[in-house]
Amino acid sequence: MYRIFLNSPLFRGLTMEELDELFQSVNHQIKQFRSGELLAMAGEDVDKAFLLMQGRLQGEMVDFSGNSLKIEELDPPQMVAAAFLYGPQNKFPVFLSAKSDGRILVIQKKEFTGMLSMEPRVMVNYINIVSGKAQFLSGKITFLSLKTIREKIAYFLLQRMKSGMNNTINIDQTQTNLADLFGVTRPSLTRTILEMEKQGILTWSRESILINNMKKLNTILGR
Amino acid sequence: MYRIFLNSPLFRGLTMEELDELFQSVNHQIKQFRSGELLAMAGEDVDKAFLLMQGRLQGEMVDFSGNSLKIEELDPPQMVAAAFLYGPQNKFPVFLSAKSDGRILVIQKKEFTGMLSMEPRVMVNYINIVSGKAQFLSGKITFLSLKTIREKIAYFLLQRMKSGMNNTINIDQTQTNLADLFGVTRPSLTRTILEMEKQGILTWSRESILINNMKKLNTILGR
DNA sequence: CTAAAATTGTAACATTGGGTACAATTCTAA
DNA sequence: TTAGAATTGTACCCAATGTTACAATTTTAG
Repeated sequence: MYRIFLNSPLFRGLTMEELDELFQSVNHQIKQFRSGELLAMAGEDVDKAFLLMQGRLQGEMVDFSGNSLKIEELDPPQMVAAAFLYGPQNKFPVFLSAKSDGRILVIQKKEFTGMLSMEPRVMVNYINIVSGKAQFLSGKITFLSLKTIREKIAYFLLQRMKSGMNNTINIDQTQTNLADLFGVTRPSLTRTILEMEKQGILTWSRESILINNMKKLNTILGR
Repeated sequence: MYRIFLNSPLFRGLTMEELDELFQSVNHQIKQFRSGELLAMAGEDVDKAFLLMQGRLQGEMVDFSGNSLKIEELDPPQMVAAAFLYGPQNKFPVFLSAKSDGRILVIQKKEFTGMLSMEPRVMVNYINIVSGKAQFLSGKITFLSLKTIREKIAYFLLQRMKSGMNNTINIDQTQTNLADLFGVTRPSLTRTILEMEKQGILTWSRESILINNMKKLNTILGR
């Protein structure tokens, strides 16, 4: 029954027995939902913890200016809106709807708090989750702060190179995808890539990118 | 001694006695620092909790592209890098240095974790802090996602109006300040404001802004 | 192998905003 | 009150990117 949570971010480290025991002492309910159902509206209070057990959810952030309403998908055994259960403005940041049938485990905030103080491992896990969100967003902001397309390319490539020792980067993204990720138009991205090629900074082929002049690439980011 | 923490975000809700008691059972040290001292480097592991007791710290994020290294200041009784003590990449995101003499309370992560599970109120407080950071960053991202200056102005004004019922917004910011906040140049901001005035959307005087056409203002954000 | 689809290359033009410089206005302190 | 400082208005030019449209190339499916 709760097996799905066995190695979930929130319960990692607990054995199956401990998990069962935990759920015996924590009030909760399991709710079924149908594909297409609207589970929560943006702005609605978050006073329950939602743990997805089965099915797929989708959060839509109506990101003004019409063009890009961001969609985030959620699969089991993820927790929904983890960073919005506590904190000064605990309201849903997105419209949450179901992409398929499924079921979700619901725990009242008070009970959830009790569970955290009862089981330190879960507490640490939860703090790790929320911290992770903050860190992710922090990185996102760094990226969003980059102003030119050149900078975004440079940052993206340098990130990808951290691990690999040689100066070839494998991506399985099309330029179209990348443009989308960067929030720029595809022709603009292509234009900039070609410029950088002309300047001898890199060679961009379909599957991989070869950095020819690391120094110049770094200079773009002012380092 | 620990009086400074009495109503701090982390310890709010505890009495002076409880606070004293808590610190008796939690290993910690108090470290003095001198003005100018470098307390932590960006990238360094965070394996201790730092609680500022006295003095002022400053975090500098070397925000590439040279021009804008962001500075965040920290005053007692704030916690340092709260969202980076846990989570997948617990490294300092900034260079941390002292702007004045002062002292800071240091708790090893392990001890800190113990304290959280020992005292549920502190645990909830800490989770509130980290969640708050995530929420703040999330809002920041929404703002950073706005592309044009018009959009930023519209968003800014609509935010400020939520509370007030009439269509006048008081700001005590100069355009110079605002331009800085928006990350745009001052003449560009002024230019856009004047455009919006010409289009009958608003009237911008030194102390306050009058919205003349709410509908148009909303349209800018695509709603 | 081949036609359709996807991806990438390219170009002309429009729009937005930065850089800079200076003028006009308003505020502030002596 | 008045000079200097701060703020706001304005103009010109330029760089970066978006918009649109279409061509060239590569991949994929049948």
